[in-house]
Amino acid sequence: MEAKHSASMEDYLESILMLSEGKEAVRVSQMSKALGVKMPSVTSALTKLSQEGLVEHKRYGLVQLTPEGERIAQDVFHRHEALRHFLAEILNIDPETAVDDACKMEHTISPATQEKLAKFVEFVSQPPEGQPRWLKIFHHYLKQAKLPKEYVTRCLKED
Amino acid sequence: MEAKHSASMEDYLESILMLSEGKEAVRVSQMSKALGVKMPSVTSALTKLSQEGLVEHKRYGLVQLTPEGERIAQDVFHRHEALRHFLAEILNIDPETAVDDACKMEHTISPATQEKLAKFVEFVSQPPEGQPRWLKIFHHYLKQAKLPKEYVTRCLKED
DNA sequence: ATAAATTGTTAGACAAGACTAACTTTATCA
DNA sequence: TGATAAAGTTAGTCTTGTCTAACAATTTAT
Repeated sequence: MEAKHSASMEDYLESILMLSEGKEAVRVSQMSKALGVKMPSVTSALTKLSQEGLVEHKRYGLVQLTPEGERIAQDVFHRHEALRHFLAEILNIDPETAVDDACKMEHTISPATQEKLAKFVEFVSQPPEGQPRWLKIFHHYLKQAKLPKEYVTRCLKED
Repeated sequence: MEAKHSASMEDYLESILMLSEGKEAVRVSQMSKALGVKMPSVTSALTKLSQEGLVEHKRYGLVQLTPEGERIAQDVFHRHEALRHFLAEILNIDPETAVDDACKMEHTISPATQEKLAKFVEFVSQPPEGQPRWLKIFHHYLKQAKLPKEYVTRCLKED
């Protein structure tokens, strides 16, 4: 039941989802621009996805996800977001690189990893206000390559 | 100067590095088995890598990395290890899945991400003995989906 | 309402990377 | 030492996914 789809096909599905936010209509030209591929590549992908029942698309017409296609697109997007949040908020990677990396990694991450990554982000955002203390210390460590002395002594005491 | 290599070619290089641990010789058949591809695929890859000056290989002979090839293989391996450690030791993913995921992700991770991931692992292993307290709490959270009350109150106090 | 511009499709080429089948070289061993 | 097995290569096919060039439909604007 769960056919695996290529990174490329996942990208096409995801882009339809992204482009149809708000709007009812998605055009081949929009997808072409968004994905950085030429229109014939989009047409060809849509033909394939259409045969697999993942998109609705008639010649010269609009593009739409089927329920199954949307399910898959959402799944890709969730992987993307789990990664992006982790990279940006925890590893402190600049937002643009975080998005780029997430776009590449979103196709290879396993369900187990996705789930735990999401929980990790959740865990980090859980505390009442702002970032937990240890994360601030880590971000300091990223810049200084050494730990504040107080952290070390505190660990000695508590761990 | 820095030609980018495909995931596939990176895998061939990495496998040579792994298989030559200790041994002086790497055989086509070993690579074939290690990578799960047939021998003609290995031969074909070696021809390409040979032309790029990344491996030493004469017909029916042994396979060896050139200095440049080794540099690249090491780089791939470091990405692999940064990911594997993070997945296994921080996200608490089972070792086998961690390796599988690392193998897939190692080809798409950016230098910035690799570096920060490695620092994160380093940061976590830094404290004198064992895992930091917050990591233990996170691992507990993974199982329970809720935080121990003491963690919350402590955060309120300290953050 | 029709000419021009835009959008989309078709057809065909190409590159990467895998495979099978057939052949060649090297190694083994009786 | 020569027969056979194992290892490696070559040639050719296939799939995926991209592209360009040429054509067709649709939209826009005069």
